[in-house]
This record gives sequence, C-alpha cells and structure tokens, in this order.
Amino acid sequence: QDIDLIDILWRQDIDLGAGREIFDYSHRQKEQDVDKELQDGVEQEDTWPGEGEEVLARNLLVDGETGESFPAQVPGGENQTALSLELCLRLLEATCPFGENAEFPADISSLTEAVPSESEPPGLQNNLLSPLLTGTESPFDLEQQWQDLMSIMEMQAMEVNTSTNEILYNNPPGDPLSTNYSLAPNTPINQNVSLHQASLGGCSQDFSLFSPEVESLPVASSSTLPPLVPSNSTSLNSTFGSTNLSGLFFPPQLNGTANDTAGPELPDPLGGLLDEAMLDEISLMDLAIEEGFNSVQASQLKEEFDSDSGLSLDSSHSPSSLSSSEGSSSSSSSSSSSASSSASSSFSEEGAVGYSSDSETLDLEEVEGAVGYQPEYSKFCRMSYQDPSQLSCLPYLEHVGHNHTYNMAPSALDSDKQMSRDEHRARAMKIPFTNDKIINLPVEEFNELLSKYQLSEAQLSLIRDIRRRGKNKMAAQNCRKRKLDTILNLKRDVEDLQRDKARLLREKVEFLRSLRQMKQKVQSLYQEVFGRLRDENGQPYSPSQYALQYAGDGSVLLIPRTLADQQARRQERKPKDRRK
DNA sequence: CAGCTATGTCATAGT
DNA sequence: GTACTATGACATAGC
Repeated sequence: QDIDLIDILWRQDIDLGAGREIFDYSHRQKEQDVDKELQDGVEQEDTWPGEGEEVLARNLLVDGETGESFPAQVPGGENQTALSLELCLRLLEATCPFGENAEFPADISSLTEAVPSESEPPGLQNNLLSPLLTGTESPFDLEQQWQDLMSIMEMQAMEVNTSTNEILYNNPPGDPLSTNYSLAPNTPINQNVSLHQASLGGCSQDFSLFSPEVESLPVASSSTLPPLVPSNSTSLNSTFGSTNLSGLFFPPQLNGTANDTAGPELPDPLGGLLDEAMLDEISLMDLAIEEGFNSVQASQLKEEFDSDSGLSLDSSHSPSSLSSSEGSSSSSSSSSSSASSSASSSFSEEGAVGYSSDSETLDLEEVEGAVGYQPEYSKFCRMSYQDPSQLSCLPYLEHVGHNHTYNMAPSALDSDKQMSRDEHRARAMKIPFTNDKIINLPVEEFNELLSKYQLSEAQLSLIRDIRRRGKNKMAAQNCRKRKLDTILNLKRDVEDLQRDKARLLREKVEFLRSLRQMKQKVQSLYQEVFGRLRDENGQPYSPSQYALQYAGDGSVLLIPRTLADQQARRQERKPKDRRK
C-alpha cells in the first residue's frame, strides 16, 4: 500500500523533501557534519520554494454503495466530485524543499518498501493519518529498512530516471496515468467541489493545512477544473485492483470517536508520529548499537588479543614499535646479504647436523672454570629484532642476569655474565672462533672456517648446534616481531572497520530521517486532500467512512472505508504470502 | 608465590 | 638431501 502511494507521488514528480543526495549512497557527508546535523534535529523544512507549474487535474469516481470505483461516464455528472489533484501537486510542491532540480532517482515503489508499514493502537491514531506515517518503526525493522534502502541505492545507481517533471507535466490529460481520477457514479459526491482555489491558497510555503481561508472556500461554485469525467477504460480494474489507498492512509481500525469530518476540527494530523523524538529514538538506538560495539566488542577484541599468546595489543607494550617493523626484515636480509657478499669459497657440509643436543648436555660445570676468554664482541654481532640499527654492535646481552656461571668469582661473573650458554659451551670446548662467526657466516665461509681448524667431533657438533640455535634464535625473534606487527595491523583494521561502521550508522540515521520526512509530507498531503473533499451537500467526508486509495497507475479513488479496510487486509496478506 | 613477559630452544613443516 | 626459515610449543628467567 505504501508502495503505491509513494509510487504515485513519484510519478507526479512530487518531491517529498529528500534530495537526491540523500539517497545517493556514494554521497558521504563528513562525519563531523553528520554529527552536527544529528544534533540540529529538524532542518530545512520551512524553506521550500513552491513552483507554479502546470498541473493535471484528476477525477475520482467511487461507487458510494459498493465501494467500487470505475471510470464510467456518469450522465449529468451530478454525483461526481471534482477533486483536483492539482491541490495535491501544489501542496507537494509547496512542501518540496528541492525544487525542480530535485530528482528521485530511485524507484519510489521500492523506496517505500523500506518504509515499514506499521500499525498503531487505534486510539492513538488520527483517522486521517496514513499508516504510512503512523507510529514508530519497530526497531527490529530498522535493519531491514536499511537493507532495503541499500538495495534502493543500488537500483538508483543503475537507473537514471526520467525526469519526473516530464512524467507529470508532459502527460496528456487523457493519459491513463494522469487522469484516472474518478468517482463512482452512485457516490453522492458533489462534483462541484473544487479544491483548486483552495489548493492555490494553501500553497504558500508556510501554508496551514486547515486555515480558515481554506476551509471557507466556496464549495458549490463551478469548478475551475474539469469536472469528474469517467477516466479511460483502464480505470476500473487497474485503479481499483492495485492499491487500496485507504489501507494506505487509514489504519485498519478506525477510531470511532474521532472526527467524522475532515474539516478544521481535525487534530494535529501529524500528531506525535512525526516528532523529532522518533528520529532521536532511532538515532539513539543506532548510536547505542554503535556504542555497544565500540565498548563491548572492542573490549572483547582487546581481551582476545591481549590474552592471545601473552601478547598485548597495546603497541606501547610491544618491545618493537611499528616503525621498526621493516627493520626486522631488513635486518635479516642485510645481515645475510652482507655476509653472503663476502662468501668466497664453497664447502660441502660434512655430515648431517643432527639436532642431537648431546653437545648441549655438556655440563656447564665443566665450563665454569674457564676464564680469561674474551669473545670478540665487536666483530660479529647478532641480530637484534628490537633495534636493527644495533645489529652489528650489540654485545651478548640476552642473558644478563641469567646466572649460569655458578661458582665463578665475582669479577669473572661480571664479564661472563654477558655470555650466553652457547658462549660458555664454546669456550669450554675451546672453539677457536667466535659464536658470531659460527652463527652469521654464510655456509661457504663457515665451512671454510671449519676446514681451517682441526676440530674434534664434539667440537664440530657443538659448533653446528650453536649455529643452529643462533639462527633459530634470530628466527624466533623475527617471528615474534612479525606476530606483533600482524596483531597491530589487525588492531588497526578493527579500528578502521569500527569507524566505517559508525559512519554507516550515521548515514542510516540520515536516511531514516529523510524517509520520515517524506512520510510526513505524504501524510500531510493525504490529510489536505481528504479534508477538502466535499460530498453533494458540501459536507466533508468522514474519515471513518471514506478513504482515499491510490491505484498503481496513478489514479486516486475515494472509496468507502469498509472496502478500504478489506483491501488493506488483502494487501497485508500479500507480502506475507510472498515471504513464504 | 602466582602471573605475566621476554627470550631461548626444540620440533617440525616448508622453501 | 642440505641449509635455512617460519612457527607453535615449551622452558626459563626476571619482574
């Protein structure tokens, strides 16, 4: 139902107050601007320039007894009511903030699918209020709305709409799209009711829907509009069968105590339905979601990160900063490249390394007595993933405080403290070159070095273990640094995604606000049109007994409420069936 | 002393 | 097959 209403408005180039940019998915407001607008609340609604352009009048034919509407010619036309769509159009123009350049690129029928059709307690609803505009959306529908809206955006991107102005103003009067404005012949509706002047009078920017001016319009004067004529043959089925406007605009259950006339006694048509509180509600809800994500999920993520492998997300806790991330890779490559550049000979390693740690089982007690050995700290330095720049100058510091020297004298302990276990082992085994060389020399040079000395099997085994462990130590350092970098990058990604999500939520709020504005304007239009309808006695129609109905082809019908409710129920069933 | 971090080491898979 | 790298898992020192 909502769909067709909007569809009609759409066809008639009725700008509902939302500019194209509102629906342009690619249109991204700056976040701070969005925030500001969210605070501003109501915006730009009262500066809409009306446009005086040619408009089409439409006639409505409704069978007052049966509720059926049809375009049949009524002799004499006495039971017809001239209902000027011009009123509608001008009203809409008057409420259009975007003027002639406003385009509605999305298929409005699809757009309205994003509008939830919600019902409201009858007592809360004005009889004239359209369900389109009623109530607050269920929060559970919001996501669906959003998805729908997104799909609209996609459609919009594909579909360059014909200017709705063309549709509206270029349609010939006999165009079925534009003239299905009919009343049933039996309907006792005064055909002389003309809302043309009234509409003109009500089209000022700050028009009042029920101003005394408007209400005092001559009702029985000769119409300046074409009297209701039977619309062309397409009307009966196409206009009636497609959409029940009453269901669209009226709640299924009418408040029986509500005004029976659509006159000035109508309460505030927008009631509490359109107040900013609704938007605030949505905004708050979205923001709550966002907040929830930020606080709960982010902390959750942080928890996970923090608990994983004992690594902290916080970069300040990381021994390596991000800026040093490239250093690790470059450190390994530079060290290897510099080492390989000096490679001059090639040796084939004799025998497998054999990761037996037997050599390691050399008791340190055997080593502890070894003193006086001064390793060449400055010649070869191990890699440091903490600071690659110190690659070639760091002494062995990794086990400072690890006292593996046992019963050494304090002086010896001081110098020996900086030796690794492998250093001690090497010293104990009288290895004639430094562990740096053992670890960092390219394999060719390493083998060449080994060949220069007569080494026992135990020595060779220890040397290979030292080389293996040394290389693995560097590898472990690099590995850990990479892991930290990966975690930091993931953390950044999470933050980026959180920002994206927050931005999308803000945009969603904007879209929803636009939708609400559109619904508000549609509702106003409905009330205005209905409230100006007069029967043959010049009396307004009771919203509890009659309703307007839009057909899919653009026609507007005045039908009895009972029929409207029937069709409304029928329309409600359809989507459910479709879902099945 | 428990918990955490940093680091070394081993085993293993992959290059 | 060797040499090397990457990485998970474990051990240990130190805070």
